[in-house]
Amino acid sequence: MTNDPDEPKNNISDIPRGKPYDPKEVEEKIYRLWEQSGYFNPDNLPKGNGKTYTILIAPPNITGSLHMGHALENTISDTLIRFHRMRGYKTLWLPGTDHAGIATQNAVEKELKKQGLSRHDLGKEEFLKKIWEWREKYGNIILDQLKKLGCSLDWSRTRFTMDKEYQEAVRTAFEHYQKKGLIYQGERVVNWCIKDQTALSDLELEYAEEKSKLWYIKYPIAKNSKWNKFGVGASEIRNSKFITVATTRPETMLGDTAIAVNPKDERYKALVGQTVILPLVNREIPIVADPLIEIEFGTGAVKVTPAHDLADNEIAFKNNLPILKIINEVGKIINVNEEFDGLKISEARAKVVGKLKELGLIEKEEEFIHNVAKCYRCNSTIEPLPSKQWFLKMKPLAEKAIKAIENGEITYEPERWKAISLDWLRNVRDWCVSRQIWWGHQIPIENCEDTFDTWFSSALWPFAALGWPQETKDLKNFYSATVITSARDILHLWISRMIFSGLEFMDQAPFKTVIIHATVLNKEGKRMSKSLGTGIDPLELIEKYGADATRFGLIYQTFGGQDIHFNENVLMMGKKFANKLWNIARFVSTKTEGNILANNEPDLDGADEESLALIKKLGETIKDTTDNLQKYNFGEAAHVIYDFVWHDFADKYIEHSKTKNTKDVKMILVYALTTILKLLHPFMPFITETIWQELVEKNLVKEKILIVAEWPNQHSVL
RNA sequence: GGACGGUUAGCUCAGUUGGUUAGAGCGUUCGCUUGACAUGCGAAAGGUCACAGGUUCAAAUCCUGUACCGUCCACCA
Repeated sequence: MTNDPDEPKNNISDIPRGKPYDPKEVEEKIYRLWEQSGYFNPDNLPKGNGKTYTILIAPPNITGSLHMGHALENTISDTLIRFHRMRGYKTLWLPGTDHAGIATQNAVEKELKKQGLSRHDLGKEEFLKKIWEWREKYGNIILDQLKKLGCSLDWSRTRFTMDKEYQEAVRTAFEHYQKKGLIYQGERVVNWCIKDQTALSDLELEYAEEKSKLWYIKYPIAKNSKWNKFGVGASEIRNSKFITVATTRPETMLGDTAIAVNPKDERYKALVGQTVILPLVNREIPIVADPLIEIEFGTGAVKVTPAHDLADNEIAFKNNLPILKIINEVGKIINVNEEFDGLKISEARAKVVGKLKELGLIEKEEEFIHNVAKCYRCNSTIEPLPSKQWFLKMKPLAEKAIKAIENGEITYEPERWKAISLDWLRNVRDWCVSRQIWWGHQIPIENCEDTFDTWFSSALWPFAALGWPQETKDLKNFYSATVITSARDILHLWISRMIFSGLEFMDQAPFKTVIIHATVLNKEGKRMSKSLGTGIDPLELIEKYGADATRFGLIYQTFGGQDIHFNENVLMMGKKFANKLWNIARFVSTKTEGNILANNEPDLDGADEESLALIKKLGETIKDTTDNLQKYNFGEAAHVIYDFVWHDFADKYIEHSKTKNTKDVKMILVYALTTILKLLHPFMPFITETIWQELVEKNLVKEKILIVAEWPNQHSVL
């Protein structure tokens, strides 16, 4: 360098540089190489240790596209599958998609709507044909997206939860339950979605806070009133005594069959057993006592509408009250009188409030924030109403699941989800398994038009996907799975139901370990939501940073299910790391070209201090990576390798190697690099395989493909 | 209402059973064509570990309480 100020300073851009690693050039090619190798299919794997290792995928909905949750979940699964494949297990990760009843029906209906058609215009048969067409066209998009992520799924075994064999599984399962007397039909208050025209289970609801009003309504007490069943005029009202109730849904008073108060409530003790006249309809209904009623809330007295409220229904059951259905399946008033019948719920509410006001029976109105149940698919307000549905008795099934979880047959990772699962199973209610939608498995009962809850078929996935009820080889070899990775929001909806189903039909839990992974939140700590536009598309990230960097970035942040505040910086780190590795490989292969026998372990006799230190550290890294992966400490494992590669190998040893040209040093360089590629392969499969293939060409390694190369053993270097 | 998780550098997060000067990546500042890498190399600044008590020779770590953020369960009329 010169100090002459006139001498132009070297500009960085003038310096010839190596081309950075470009994932786009290699990822597709490498994925094809793997597919051609056949090693995604366990039947083609080398003999190995003779053990099998199965992971269950959560079959994505055919309506879906990959989101960050999928990306994390499947990265974790693929990391485990690749790790075990290299360790000599016959690994099976079976792909599939879920028919997703309501979601798919809605998606196709939406498309029809664009042409001004409804599903009723087409009729059931035509409509179902349309859905199948739609499924052919779009149903595999999400699986292709998993390929982009590098997931090593056995595509030859791909299943769909509505394919023929699967329908047989569903039928067999139902008939089994029926034979055991666990199926019954009942007229029960169910969660009814007026838009989708179907019943929903408790788990299919979401609650949203809505601003509403709390109306205080005065009901005249019969004994102390001039009221009678013919109604009253203004003078009678003045002379009456009342009991006041608070409600957010005044229109449901048309279906009231009682007033309830807490038995300990001194204010109302004398009134229990008396009757009131229900205004507007002038029915006489009793005042009953029930401990469910909170003394503090509202007036402490509650109107009881057993047909349209689950809690009220319980009170009615205990007190033998009649159940009067006044709202029908399309959300209109029925069974009241000419004045109200046929009105929509909102119209009825306005009319009831108006008339009560005229009569002077509204004591007051308060602003009130109310938690309203919504359909988890279409977000319409749920209307509880009595309906004939099919139920599965849960108690005997839940008991089996509870036992298996309690005795450790199934473990949870992190462990805290165990208690949460047990809690749900211990308090579970019977499962309403019938739905009134068209797209789904038919309930195999004569003249029954109903379909099954999608989760009924999903619950059978761990064995139905392997061919059950046929006694297939796959079922024998690959049931049950070692691991399932899942988001926590389907812990009960899916995981718990798979557990009791597996125990019931296979006499064995469907998996050993449940990994509940982090929820990927946005930077503000809020849930990513497609509808709110706050989601990040993982495919865009793959495009920008490469699949390896995306995977590594996600895994690098995965510590014990702790939620991830997603930050793109981490992916940049992953991308830089990939580039670093690329350059390390370039350096090593240039330096050692033609000099090294393939795959030889270095001879450490007479090795220098730096070499010994590196080899020692490498041994520790192998051990720590292996241990951490076995304990599902994904983040730690990624950190361990990252630190070794960058700071021990590149910063120290490669720099050291520049001062020495001995054969020993060269052998150690190759040995360390190949070991690193193996350790890193489950995390960053594309770049490691790409480099590996170059080493194969240069005759620096013996094993022809990294995906089934042997996982390094720390003892060989210690 | 019940349960659980979190709070550590400007940002996103590690910190295993309590034990020297609490770490990483990104960002910031300074220097750098160094045998692969400027997506790099070398250095530096930056922390009352949410708060208040307690246990201990010793606390980010264990205990109690408080505050705030978040999740799940229950659905309160």
